[in-house]
Amino acid sequence: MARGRGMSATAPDLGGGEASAGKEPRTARGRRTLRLILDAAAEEFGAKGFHEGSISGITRRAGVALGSFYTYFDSKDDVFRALVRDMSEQVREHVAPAIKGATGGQIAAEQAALLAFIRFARAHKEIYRIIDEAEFVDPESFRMHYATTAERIARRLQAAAARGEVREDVNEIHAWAIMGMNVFLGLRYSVWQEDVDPEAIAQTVAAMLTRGIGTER
Amino acid sequence: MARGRGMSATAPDLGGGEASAGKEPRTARGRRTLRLILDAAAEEFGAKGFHEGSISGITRRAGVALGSFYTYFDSKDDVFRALVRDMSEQVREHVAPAIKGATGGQIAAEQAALLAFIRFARAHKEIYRIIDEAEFVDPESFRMHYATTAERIARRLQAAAARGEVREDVNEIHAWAIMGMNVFLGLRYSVWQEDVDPEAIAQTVAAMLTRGIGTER
DNA sequence: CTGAAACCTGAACCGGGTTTCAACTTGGAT
DNA sequence: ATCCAAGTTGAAACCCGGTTCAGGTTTCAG
Repeated sequence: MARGRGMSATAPDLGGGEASAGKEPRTARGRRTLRLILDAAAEEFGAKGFHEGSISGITRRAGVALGSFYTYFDSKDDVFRALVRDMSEQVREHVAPAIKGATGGQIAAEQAALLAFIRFARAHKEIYRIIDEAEFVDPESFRMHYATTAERIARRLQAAAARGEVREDVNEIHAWAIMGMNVFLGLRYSVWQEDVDPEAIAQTVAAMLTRGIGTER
Repeated sequence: MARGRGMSATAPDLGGGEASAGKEPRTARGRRTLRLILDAAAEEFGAKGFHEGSISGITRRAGVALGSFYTYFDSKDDVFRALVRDMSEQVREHVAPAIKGATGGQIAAEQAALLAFIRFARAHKEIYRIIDEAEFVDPESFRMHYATTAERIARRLQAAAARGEVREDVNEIHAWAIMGMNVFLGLRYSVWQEDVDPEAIAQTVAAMLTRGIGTER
């Protein structure tokens, strides 16, 4: 439930980076246990947050002994770090195809991105707790997550400007503004309350991006 | 440095609500000490976050004994709660006059609001750590802060719509979008790096709100 | 002035969670 | 079949900061 991919014991799911350095599993059994722990950690931290969450809570959810945790991670901070990077990547992986698949100019692409993001957030409300809490537990990853996300938005806006799909003067400020909108709309309409149709939200924002909210021609 | 107001021993600075219930100071000395602790708490939590921050850190910064803390607060959570509410209020108090003073339609007012907010955030970077961390330490206040802020934005947009200053269809979604933009722009250009002129940021956003970023007439 | 209430002090208590570790089990390579 | 590296186990050592409290000091109303 917590992670969309790699629940089966197959699929190495990326080279390394999942466990702490020098603690990568060497057998199938080990990989299975690591996966169990990682999924359980997403549940535990998603439900209780980093500080309220406990290692014993993780291992209990995973159905393994307390000590096994330290076979794969050096510390509590370490799993959390692994988790943040993993979630950040998952968001990107989910939204990217929506952007690629969109037709009708860059603003339509941004609309598709927001729609995909809101849907993803509804299915994975933990991402908010985990990524937000990274600001305190793992500032490095937190910064990286938003910096690279804004960077990607800025790049595609500029490419679109070159194609004449948006104004010439789009820049980093616009990118951060759009990212901020998306994050807060996700918080409000995915995590807090799912009381508005995601399509309507994306539509509203797209209209706002297209022509603003001013009344003059 | 941490709080803009009430550094002097004068000025009761609002009725109560600063200390825990039933622990309000009854003498001038008491009020002075409470103020010392509250300011020190803003520093401590702003610098280290809630969990890394410690009561002894607070009392050390305040220059009072550990036990004195409990003369005014029931627990660590309690100071934090007091702080969050206080910061939330401070933001409002700082931005409100900018909005009131703005001339030239609602979008100009929103521009003034963002400008005031970015400036405030530059002078009080702790607000981000403290309000963001409230999501985990004091969800109630966190929710309240953003819910009421969005509510206020929505209300003034709707009033402006009635005056014909913005489109008729402005709603809660627009309010959350604007709030999200502002928060993230503050994070990026106030807390992370002050590398862009606040006026330029507010101007850019105002232009975006006025006519969007689309190219068509 | 004076006494009681308010306030201050910091050592010690205490609980809870992280991390360690030595003994035990499993699995797959030879 | 055998062996040993990889993996598992959970009790207990360890750490650390929140909270308590009994005794001393300051304030201020009467």
